[in-house]
Amino acid sequence: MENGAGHPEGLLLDAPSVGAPAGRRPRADAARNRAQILAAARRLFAEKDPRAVTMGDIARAAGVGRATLYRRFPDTASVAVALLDEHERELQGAMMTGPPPLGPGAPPDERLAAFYAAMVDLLDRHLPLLLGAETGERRYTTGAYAFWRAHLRVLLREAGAHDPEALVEPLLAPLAPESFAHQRDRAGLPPARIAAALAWSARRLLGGQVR
Amino acid sequence: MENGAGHPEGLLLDAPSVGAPAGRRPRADAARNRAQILAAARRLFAEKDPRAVTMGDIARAAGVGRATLYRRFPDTASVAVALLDEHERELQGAMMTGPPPLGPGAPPDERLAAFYAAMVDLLDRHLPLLLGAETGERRYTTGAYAFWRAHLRVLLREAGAHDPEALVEPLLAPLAPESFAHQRDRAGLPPARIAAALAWSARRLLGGQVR
DNA sequence: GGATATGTGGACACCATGTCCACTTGGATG
DNA sequence: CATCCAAGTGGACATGGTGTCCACATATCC
Repeated sequence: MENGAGHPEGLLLDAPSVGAPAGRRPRADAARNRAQILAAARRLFAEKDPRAVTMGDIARAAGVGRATLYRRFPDTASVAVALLDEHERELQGAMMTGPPPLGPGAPPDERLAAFYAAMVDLLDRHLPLLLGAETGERRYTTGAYAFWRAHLRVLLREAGAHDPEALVEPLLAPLAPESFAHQRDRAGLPPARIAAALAWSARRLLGGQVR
Repeated sequence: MENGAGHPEGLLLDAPSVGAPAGRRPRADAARNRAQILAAARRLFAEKDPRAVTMGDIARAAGVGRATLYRRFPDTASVAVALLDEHERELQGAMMTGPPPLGPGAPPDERLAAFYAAMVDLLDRHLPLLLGAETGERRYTTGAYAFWRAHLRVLLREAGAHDPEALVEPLLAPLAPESFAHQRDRAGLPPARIAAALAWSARRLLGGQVR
Protein backbone atom coordinates (compact mmCIF):
# COMPACT_ATOMS: atom_id res chain seq x y z
CA MET A 1 0.00 0.00 0.00
CA GLU A 2 2.29 2.70 -1.15
CA ASN A 3 -0.13 5.54 -1.18
CA GLY A 4 0.46 7.28 2.06
CA ALA A 5 -2.15 9.94 1.42
CA GLY A 6 -4.97 7.80 2.78
CA HIS A 7 -6.02 5.22 0.31
CA PRO A 8 -9.71 4.38 0.61
CA GLU A 9 -9.45 1.13 2.42
CA GLY A 10 -12.43 0.94 4.65
CA LEU A 11 -14.69 1.73 1.75
CA LEU A 12 -14.27 -1.61 0.13
CA LEU A 13 -17.49 -3.49 0.46
CA ASP A 14 -16.74 -5.88 3.24
CA ALA A 15 -20.27 -6.58 4.33
CA PRO A 16 -21.15 -10.21 3.61
CA SER A 17 -23.36 -9.52 0.61
CA VAL A 18 -26.69 -7.81 0.78
CA GLY A 19 -29.53 -9.95 2.02
CA ALA A 20 -27.36 -12.41 3.88
CA PRO A 21 -27.61 -11.74 7.61
CA ALA A 22 -24.24 -12.00 9.29
CA GLY A 23 -25.46 -13.12 12.72
CA ARG A 24 -25.04 -16.87 12.59
CA ARG A 25 -25.16 -19.62 10.05
CA PRO A 26 -28.45 -19.34 8.16
CA ARG A 27 -30.92 -22.17 8.11
CA ALA A 28 -30.45 -24.69 5.33
CA ASP A 29 -33.76 -23.97 3.60
CA ALA A 30 -33.14 -20.27 3.84
CA ALA A 31 -29.78 -20.59 2.15
CA ARG A 32 -31.28 -22.75 -0.59
CA ASN A 33 -34.01 -20.21 -1.19
CA ARG A 34 -31.53 -17.39 -1.29
CA ALA A 35 -29.55 -19.20 -3.97
CA GLN A 36 -32.70 -19.86 -5.96
CA ILE A 37 -33.71 -16.23 -5.70
CA LEU A 38 -30.36 -14.98 -6.96
CA ALA A 39 -30.25 -17.47 -9.82
CA ALA A 40 -33.76 -16.63 -10.91
CA ALA A 41 -33.12 -12.91 -10.63
CA ARG A 42 -29.96 -13.10 -12.70
CA ARG A 43 -31.96 -14.82 -15.43
CA LEU A 44 -34.81 -12.33 -15.28
CA PHE A 45 -32.60 -9.25 -15.33
CA ALA A 46 -30.90 -10.57 -18.43
CA GLU A 47 -33.96 -11.51 -20.43
CA LYS A 48 -36.19 -8.48 -20.04
CA ASP A 49 -35.85 -4.79 -19.31
CA PRO A 50 -34.11 -4.83 -15.93
CA ARG A 51 -36.11 -1.89 -14.73
CA ALA A 52 -39.35 -3.72 -15.43
CA VAL A 53 -38.55 -6.72 -13.26
CA THR A 54 -40.89 -6.82 -10.27
CA MET A 55 -40.64 -8.47 -6.90
CA GLY A 56 -43.47 -10.76 -7.94
CA ASP A 57 -41.55 -11.83 -11.04
CA ILE A 58 -38.51 -12.80 -9.02
CA ALA A 59 -40.51 -14.65 -6.38
CA ARG A 60 -42.45 -16.61 -8.98
CA ALA A 61 -39.36 -17.48 -11.01
CA ALA A 62 -37.54 -18.57 -7.87
CA GLY A 63 -40.48 -20.66 -6.69
CA VAL A 64 -40.88 -18.85 -3.38
CA GLY A 65 -43.55 -16.62 -1.87
CA ARG A 66 -43.30 -12.89 -2.14
CA ALA A 67 -42.93 -12.39 1.58
CA THR A 68 -39.95 -14.72 1.61
CA LEU A 69 -38.30 -12.52 -0.94
CA TYR A 70 -39.16 -9.36 0.99
CA ARG A 71 -37.57 -10.84 4.10
CA ARG A 72 -34.14 -10.50 2.51
CA PHE A 73 -34.43 -7.83 -0.13
CA PRO A 74 -36.44 -4.65 0.23
CA ASP A 75 -36.68 -4.16 -3.52
CA THR A 76 -35.44 -5.44 -6.86
CA ALA A 77 -32.47 -3.08 -6.88
CA SER A 78 -31.09 -4.74 -3.77
CA VAL A 79 -31.21 -8.10 -5.50
CA ALA A 80 -29.21 -6.72 -8.38
CA VAL A 81 -26.71 -5.20 -5.99
CA ALA A 82 -26.22 -8.58 -4.33
CA LEU A 83 -25.53 -10.12 -7.73
CA LEU A 84 -23.03 -7.42 -8.62
CA ASP A 85 -21.25 -7.54 -5.33
CA GLU A 86 -18.74 -10.17 -6.27
CA HIS A 87 -17.69 -8.55 -9.53
CA GLU A 88 -17.30 -5.13 -8.01
CA ARG A 89 -15.26 -6.47 -5.14
CA GLU A 90 -12.92 -8.07 -7.65
CA LEU A 91 -12.40 -4.80 -9.49
CA GLN A 92 -11.89 -2.90 -6.27
CA GLY A 93 -9.18 -5.34 -5.29
CA ALA A 94 -7.40 -4.89 -8.60
CA MET A 95 -7.54 -1.13 -8.23
CA MET A 96 -6.05 -1.16 -4.77
CA THR A 97 -3.44 -3.88 -4.90
CA GLY A 98 -3.29 -5.16 -8.49
CA PRO A 99 -0.57 -4.44 -11.07
CA PRO A 100 -0.38 -1.06 -12.81
CA PRO A 101 -1.76 0.76 -14.63
CA LEU A 102 -5.01 -0.20 -12.89
CA GLY A 103 -3.27 -0.71 -9.58
CA PRO A 104 -0.86 1.75 -7.95
CA GLY A 105 2.42 2.63 -9.62
CA ALA A 106 1.37 4.26 -12.89
CA PRO A 107 0.91 8.00 -13.49
CA PRO A 108 -2.59 9.26 -12.69
CA ASP A 109 -3.70 9.79 -16.28
CA GLU A 110 -2.83 6.21 -17.14
CA ARG A 111 -4.54 4.94 -14.03
CA LEU A 112 -7.65 6.88 -14.91
CA ALA A 113 -7.61 5.46 -18.41
CA ALA A 114 -7.21 1.95 -17.00
CA PHE A 115 -10.05 2.54 -14.57
CA TYR A 116 -12.26 3.67 -17.43
CA ALA A 117 -11.34 0.58 -19.40
CA ALA A 118 -12.13 -1.69 -16.49
CA MET A 119 -15.44 0.00 -15.85
CA VAL A 120 -16.43 -0.18 -19.52
CA ASP A 121 -15.67 -3.87 -19.36
CA LEU A 122 -17.79 -4.27 -16.25
CA LEU A 123 -20.61 -2.33 -17.86
CA ASP A 124 -20.39 -4.34 -21.03
CA ARG A 125 -20.58 -7.66 -19.23
CA HIS A 126 -23.15 -6.83 -16.59
CA LEU A 127 -25.18 -4.00 -18.00
CA PRO A 128 -28.58 -5.52 -17.17
CA LEU A 129 -27.61 -5.93 -13.54
CA LEU A 130 -26.21 -2.43 -13.33
CA LEU A 131 -29.32 -0.99 -14.88
CA GLY A 132 -31.41 -2.95 -12.41
CA ALA A 133 -29.28 -1.86 -9.47
CA GLU A 134 -28.81 1.81 -10.12
CA THR A 135 -32.22 3.18 -10.72
CA GLY A 136 -32.37 6.92 -10.16
CA GLU A 137 -30.41 8.37 -7.29
CA ARG A 138 -29.64 5.00 -5.79
CA ARG A 139 -26.49 5.07 -7.88
CA TYR A 140 -24.99 7.66 -5.58
CA THR A 141 -25.72 5.92 -2.32
CA THR A 142 -24.24 2.54 -3.07
CA GLY A 143 -21.00 1.47 -1.43
CA ALA A 144 -19.25 0.81 -4.71
CA TYR A 145 -19.90 4.33 -5.89
CA ALA A 146 -18.24 5.80 -2.83
CA PHE A 147 -15.24 3.67 -3.63
CA TRP A 148 -14.94 4.85 -7.24
CA ARG A 149 -15.29 8.41 -6.02
CA ALA A 150 -12.53 8.06 -3.44
CA HIS A 151 -10.28 6.48 -6.02
CA LEU A 152 -10.77 9.32 -8.47
CA ARG A 153 -10.24 11.88 -5.78
CA VAL A 154 -6.82 10.42 -5.11
CA LEU A 155 -5.90 10.39 -8.79
CA LEU A 156 -7.07 13.94 -9.28
CA ARG A 157 -5.11 15.21 -6.36
CA GLU A 158 -2.02 13.36 -7.52
CA ALA A 159 -2.31 14.97 -10.93
CA GLY A 160 -2.69 18.39 -9.42
CA ALA A 161 -6.12 18.96 -10.90
CA HIS A 162 -7.87 22.23 -10.34
CA ASP A 163 -10.62 21.19 -7.89
CA PRO A 164 -10.59 17.45 -7.23
CA GLU A 165 -13.74 17.51 -5.15
CA ALA A 166 -15.80 19.11 -7.89
CA LEU A 167 -14.23 17.12 -10.71
CA VAL A 168 -14.99 13.69 -9.32
CA GLU A 169 -18.62 13.66 -10.39
CA PRO A 170 -18.06 14.87 -13.96
CA LEU A 171 -15.43 12.19 -14.47
CA LEU A 172 -17.69 9.51 -13.09
CA ALA A 173 -20.84 10.57 -14.89
CA PRO A 174 -19.94 8.97 -18.25
CA LEU A 175 -19.95 5.62 -16.49
CA ALA A 176 -23.59 5.83 -15.54
CA PRO A 177 -25.24 2.63 -16.75
CA GLU A 178 -27.94 4.54 -18.58
CA SER A 179 -25.34 6.53 -20.46
CA PHE A 180 -23.40 3.42 -21.44
CA ALA A 181 -26.58 1.65 -22.50
CA HIS A 182 -27.45 4.54 -24.72
CA GLN A 183 -24.05 4.63 -26.37
CA ARG A 184 -23.68 0.92 -26.90
CA ASP A 185 -27.23 -0.17 -27.67
CA ARG A 186 -28.92 2.84 -29.12
CA ALA A 187 -26.02 4.64 -30.80
CA GLY A 188 -24.30 1.38 -31.70
CA LEU A 189 -20.84 2.33 -30.49
CA PRO A 190 -18.68 -0.72 -29.72
CA PRO A 191 -17.38 -0.79 -26.14
CA ALA A 192 -13.79 -0.59 -27.35
CA ARG A 193 -14.50 2.73 -29.01
CA ILE A 194 -16.19 4.06 -25.90
CA ALA A 195 -13.20 3.01 -23.83
CA ALA A 196 -10.82 4.62 -26.31
CA ALA A 197 -12.67 7.91 -26.17
CA LEU A 198 -12.59 7.86 -22.40
CA ALA A 199 -8.90 7.02 -22.41
CA TRP A 200 -8.26 9.95 -24.69
CA SER A 201 -10.08 12.34 -22.41
CA ALA A 202 -8.34 10.85 -19.36
CA ARG A 203 -4.96 11.74 -20.87
CA ARG A 204 -6.07 15.19 -21.90
CA LEU A 205 -7.48 15.90 -18.46
CA LEU A 206 -4.74 14.52 -16.23
CA GLY A 207 -1.75 14.18 -18.54
CA GLY A 208 1.22 16.44 -17.94
CA GLN A 209 1.70 17.48 -21.52
CA VAL A 210 -0.66 17.60 -24.44
CA ARG A 211 -0.15 15.31 -27.42
CA MET B 1 -24.66 31.53 -39.56
CA GLU B 2 -21.03 31.23 -40.23
CA ASN B 3 -20.66 27.56 -39.61
CA GLY B 4 -20.76 26.04 -43.04
CA ALA B 5 -20.33 22.51 -41.77
CA GLY B 6 -24.01 22.02 -41.16
CA HIS B 7 -25.15 23.70 -38.01
CA PRO B 8 -27.99 21.82 -36.34
CA GLU B 9 -30.84 24.01 -37.34
CA GLY B 10 -33.78 21.73 -37.83
CA LEU B 11 -33.18 20.22 -34.44
CA LEU B 12 -34.43 23.20 -32.58
CA LEU B 13 -37.70 22.38 -30.94
CA ASP B 14 -40.19 24.04 -33.20
CA ALA B 15 -43.22 22.03 -32.30
CA PRO B 16 -45.81 24.24 -30.57
CA SER B 17 -45.28 22.88 -27.06
CA VAL B 18 -46.18 19.43 -25.98
CA GLY B 19 -49.83 18.86 -25.24
CA ALA B 20 -51.08 21.75 -27.30
CA PRO B 21 -52.67 20.40 -30.49
CA ALA B 22 -51.70 22.47 -33.48
CA GLY B 23 -54.81 21.85 -35.59
CA ARG B 24 -56.96 24.88 -34.86
CA ARG B 25 -57.60 27.24 -32.05
CA PRO B 26 -58.44 25.22 -28.95
CA ARG B 27 -61.67 25.66 -27.13
CA ALA B 28 -61.71 28.31 -24.43
CA ASP B 29 -62.27 25.88 -21.54
CA ALA B 30 -59.58 23.57 -22.85
CA ALA B 31 -57.06 26.38 -22.95
CA ARG B 32 -58.01 27.44 -19.44
CA ASN B 33 -57.61 23.89 -18.18
CA ARG B 34 -54.27 23.55 -19.87
CA ALA B 35 -53.03 26.67 -18.15
CA GLN B 36 -54.32 25.44 -14.79
CA ILE B 37 -52.63 22.09 -15.32
CA LEU B 38 -49.27 23.67 -16.11
CA ALA B 39 -49.48 26.08 -13.20
CA ALA B 40 -50.42 23.34 -10.76
CA ALA B 41 -47.73 21.03 -12.09
CA ARG B 42 -45.04 23.68 -11.78
CA ARG B 43 -46.01 24.13 -8.16
CA LEU B 44 -46.08 20.40 -7.45
CA PHE B 45 -42.76 19.64 -9.08
CA ALA B 46 -41.16 22.34 -6.98
CA GLU B 47 -42.58 21.37 -3.61
CA LYS B 48 -42.07 17.63 -3.52
CA ASP B 49 -39.79 15.04 -5.06
CA PRO B 50 -40.45 15.56 -8.77
CA ARG B 51 -40.25 11.87 -9.47
CA ALA B 52 -42.97 11.17 -6.94
CA VAL B 53 -45.52 13.48 -8.56
CA THR B 54 -48.38 11.41 -9.97
CA MET B 55 -50.94 12.12 -12.63
CA GLY B 56 -53.58 12.09 -9.91
CA ASP B 57 -51.69 14.73 -7.96
CA ILE B 58 -51.55 17.06 -10.91
CA ALA B 59 -55.18 16.57 -11.83
CA ARG B 60 -56.35 17.19 -8.28
CA ALA B 61 -54.16 20.26 -7.83
CA ALA B 62 -55.35 21.66 -11.16
CA GLY B 63 -58.98 20.98 -10.31
CA VAL B 64 -59.64 18.80 -13.34
CA GLY B 65 -60.43 15.14 -13.82
CA ARG B 66 -57.70 12.65 -14.49
CA ALA B 67 -58.94 11.81 -17.95
CA THR B 68 -58.78 15.47 -18.89
CA LEU B 69 -55.13 15.47 -17.97
CA TYR B 70 -54.50 12.26 -19.87
CA ARG B 71 -56.08 13.78 -22.96
CA ARG B 72 -53.08 16.10 -23.33
CA PHE B 73 -50.22 14.49 -21.49
CA PRO B 74 -49.44 10.79 -21.52
CA ASP B 75 -47.45 11.00 -18.30
CA THR B 76 -45.96 13.38 -15.77
CA ALA B 77 -42.69 13.64 -17.65
CA SER B 78 -44.49 15.16 -20.63
CA VAL B 79 -45.94 17.84 -18.40
CA ALA B 80 -42.48 18.72 -17.16
CA VAL B 81 -41.19 18.82 -20.73
CA ALA B 82 -43.92 21.26 -21.67
CA LEU B 83 -42.90 23.50 -18.78
CA LEU B 84 -39.26 23.37 -19.77
CA ASP B 85 -39.87 23.96 -23.41
CA GLU B 86 -39.65 27.72 -23.28
CA HIS B 87 -36.43 27.88 -21.29
CA GLU B 88 -34.67 25.35 -23.45
CA ARG B 89 -35.70 27.11 -26.62
CA GLU B 90 -34.21 30.30 -25.27
CA LEU B 91 -30.89 28.64 -24.56
CA GLN B 92 -30.85 26.99 -27.95
CA GLY B 93 -31.33 30.34 -29.59
CA ALA B 94 -28.44 31.85 -27.68
CA MET B 95 -26.21 28.97 -28.69
CA MET B 96 -27.00 29.30 -32.35
CA THR B 97 -27.20 33.02 -32.92
CA GLY B 98 -26.26 34.75 -29.66
CA PRO B 99 -22.99 36.52 -28.87
CA PRO B 100 -19.82 34.54 -28.16
CA PRO B 101 -18.57 32.67 -26.30
CA LEU B 102 -21.92 30.86 -26.07
CA GLY B 103 -22.81 31.72 -29.63
CA PRO B 104 -20.55 31.23 -32.65
CA GLY B 105 -17.27 33.08 -32.93
CA ALA B 106 -15.25 31.86 -29.95
CA PRO B 107 -12.75 28.98 -29.95
CA PRO B 108 -14.34 25.59 -29.24
CA ASP B 109 -12.94 25.18 -25.74
CA GLU B 110 -14.40 28.52 -24.72
CA ARG B 111 -17.69 27.69 -26.32
CA LEU B 112 -17.82 24.40 -24.48
CA ALA B 113 -17.08 26.15 -21.19
CA ALA B 114 -19.83 28.67 -21.91
CA PHE B 115 -22.24 25.88 -22.78
CA TYR B 116 -21.45 24.17 -19.50
CA ALA B 117 -22.01 27.42 -17.62
CA ALA B 118 -25.35 27.96 -19.32
CA MET B 119 -26.47 24.42 -18.63
CA VAL B 120 -25.45 24.62 -14.99
CA ASP B 121 -27.50 27.76 -14.75
CA LEU B 122 -30.48 26.03 -16.33
CA LEU B 123 -30.07 23.08 -14.01
CA ASP B 124 -29.77 25.32 -11.00
CA ARG B 125 -32.91 27.24 -11.79
CA HIS B 126 -35.12 24.41 -13.00
CA LEU B 127 -33.77 21.29 -11.38
CA PRO B 128 -37.14 19.99 -10.19
CA LEU B 129 -38.57 20.21 -13.68
CA LEU B 130 -35.54 18.57 -15.23
CA LEU B 131 -35.67 15.77 -12.72
CA GLY B 132 -39.35 15.30 -13.46
CA ALA B 133 -38.78 15.37 -17.20
CA GLU B 134 -35.78 13.15 -17.61
CA THR B 135 -36.57 10.02 -15.75
CA GLY B 136 -34.46 7.10 -16.90
CA GLU B 137 -33.72 6.77 -20.58
CA ARG B 138 -36.19 9.44 -21.56
CA ARG B 139 -33.32 11.88 -21.27
CA TYR B 140 -31.83 10.56 -24.47
CA THR B 141 -34.95 10.68 -26.58
CA THR B 142 -35.96 14.26 -25.95
CA GLY B 143 -35.57 16.84 -28.68
CA ALA B 144 -33.41 19.12 -26.58
CA TYR B 145 -30.91 16.37 -25.94
CA ALA B 146 -30.43 15.81 -29.65
CA PHE B 147 -29.69 19.48 -29.94
CA TRP B 148 -27.05 19.55 -27.23
CA ARG B 149 -25.47 16.51 -28.83
CA ALA B 150 -25.31 18.07 -32.27
CA HIS B 151 -23.81 21.21 -30.79
CA LEU B 152 -21.07 19.32 -29.01
CA ARG B 153 -20.33 17.29 -32.09
CA VAL B 154 -19.62 20.48 -34.00
CA LEU B 155 -17.37 21.82 -31.27
CA LEU B 156 -15.47 18.56 -30.97
CA ARG B 157 -14.87 18.38 -34.68
CA GLU B 158 -13.73 21.98 -34.77
CA ALA B 159 -11.24 21.30 -32.01
CA GLY B 160 -9.90 18.26 -33.80
CA ALA B 161 -10.83 15.89 -31.03
CA HIS B 162 -9.95 12.24 -31.34
CA ASP B 163 -13.39 10.70 -31.94
CA PRO B 164 -16.17 13.30 -31.75
CA GLU B 165 -18.95 10.78 -32.09
CA ALA B 166 -17.79 8.78 -29.08
CA LEU B 167 -16.87 11.82 -27.00
CA VAL B 168 -20.23 13.52 -27.17
CA GLU B 169 -21.86 11.36 -24.53
CA PRO B 170 -19.07 11.55 -21.96
CA LEU B 171 -19.05 15.33 -22.24
CA LEU B 172 -22.81 15.51 -21.84
CA ALA B 173 -23.09 13.01 -19.00
CA PRO B 174 -22.03 15.43 -16.22
CA LEU B 175 -25.08 17.51 -17.07
CA ALA B 176 -27.51 14.76 -16.22
CA PRO B 177 -30.03 16.22 -13.75
CA GLU B 178 -29.47 13.40 -11.29
CA SER B 179 -25.76 14.07 -11.30
CA PHE B 180 -26.21 17.78 -10.75
CA ALA B 181 -28.73 17.17 -8.01
CA HIS B 182 -26.29 14.95 -6.24
CA GLN B 183 -23.47 17.44 -6.45
CA ARG B 184 -25.45 20.47 -5.43
CA ASP B 185 -27.89 19.06 -2.89
CA ARG B 186 -26.19 16.06 -1.42
CA ALA B 187 -22.52 16.99 -1.71
CA GLY B 188 -23.25 20.66 -1.10
CA LEU B 189 -21.18 22.05 -3.97
CA PRO B 190 -22.29 25.52 -5.03
CA PRO B 191 -23.26 25.73 -8.72
CA ALA B 192 -20.47 28.20 -9.42
CA ARG B 193 -17.91 25.66 -8.32
CA ILE B 194 -19.48 22.96 -10.45
CA ALA B 195 -19.41 25.29 -13.42
CA ALA B 196 -15.79 26.19 -12.75
CA ALA B 197 -14.76 22.55 -12.63
CA LEU B 198 -16.54 21.91 -15.91
CA ALA B 199 -14.92 24.95 -17.48
CA TRP B 200 -11.52 23.70 -16.39
CA SER B 201 -12.11 20.32 -17.98
CA ALA B 202 -13.50 21.94 -21.11
CA ARG B 203 -10.24 23.85 -21.59
CA ARG B 204 -8.13 20.81 -20.84
CA LEU B 205 -10.09 18.71 -23.29
CA LEU B 206 -10.45 21.07 -26.21
CA GLY B 207 -7.88 23.75 -25.56
CA GLY B 208 -4.83 23.99 -27.79
CA GLN B 209 -2.32 24.37 -24.99
CA VAL B 210 -2.29 23.32 -21.37
CA ARG B 211 -2.43 25.86 -18.56
C1' DG C 1 -38.59 -36.06 20.79
C1' DG C 2 -40.12 -31.60 22.28
C1' DA C 3 -39.48 -26.51 22.50
C1' DT C 4 -38.48 -22.39 20.08
C1' DA C 5 -36.83 -19.21 17.03
C1' DT C 6 -36.70 -18.66 12.27
C1' DG C 7 -38.50 -19.02 7.74
C1' DT C 8 -42.53 -19.36 4.64
C1' DG C 9 -46.41 -18.18 1.62
C1' DG C 10 -51.00 -16.70 0.93
C1' DA C 11 -54.07 -12.86 1.85
C1' DC C 12 -54.98 -8.11 2.37
C1' DA C 13 -55.21 -3.06 1.90
C1' DC C 14 -53.39 0.61 -0.64
C1' DC C 15 -52.12 3.30 -4.53
C1' DA C 16 -51.06 4.51 -9.33
C1' DT C 17 -51.99 3.64 -14.02
C1' DG C 18 -54.47 3.90 -18.24
C1' DT C 19 -59.03 3.31 -20.53
C1' DC C 20 -63.90 3.75 -21.21
C1' DC C 21 -68.22 6.00 -21.54
C1' DA C 22 -72.09 8.85 -20.47
C1' DC C 23 -72.60 13.61 -19.90
C1' DT C 24 -71.63 18.67 -20.70
C1' DT C 25 -70.33 22.70 -23.11
C1' DG C 26 -68.33 25.87 -26.56
C1' DG C 27 -69.07 27.88 -30.71
C1' DA C 28 -70.31 27.46 -35.64
C1' DT C 29 -74.47 27.33 -38.54
C1' DG C 30 -79.14 28.24 -40.22
C1' DC D 1 -81.75 33.10 -31.08
C1' DA D 2 -82.33 28.04 -31.32
C1' DT D 3 -80.06 24.00 -32.79
C1' DC D 4 -76.51 20.73 -33.42
C1' DC D 5 -72.26 18.23 -32.96
C1' DA D 6 -67.65 17.74 -32.21
C1' DA D 7 -64.55 18.59 -28.62
C1' DG D 8 -63.88 18.43 -23.93
C1' DT D 9 -64.81 16.57 -19.26
C1' DG D 10 -64.77 13.71 -15.08
C1' DG D 11 -66.11 9.73 -12.59
C1' DA D 12 -65.86 4.72 -12.67
C1' DC D 13 -63.48 0.63 -13.70
C1' DA D 14 -60.11 -3.07 -14.39
C1' DT D 15 -55.40 -4.12 -13.82
C1' DG D 16 -51.11 -4.70 -11.64
C1' DG D 17 -47.41 -3.66 -8.30
C1' DT D 18 -46.14 -2.70 -3.46
C1' DG D 19 -45.38 -3.60 1.22
C1' DT D 20 -47.28 -5.75 5.53
C1' DC D 21 -49.47 -9.11 8.43
C1' DC D 22 -50.40 -13.53 10.33
C1' DA D 23 -51.21 -18.39 10.78
C1' DC D 24 -48.56 -22.34 9.74
C1' DA D 25 -44.41 -25.27 8.88
C1' DT D 26 -39.78 -26.70 9.65
C1' DA D 27 -34.79 -26.57 10.81
C1' DT D 28 -31.91 -26.51 14.78
C1' DC D 29 -30.94 -26.70 19.74
C1' DC D 30 -31.50 -28.96 24.07
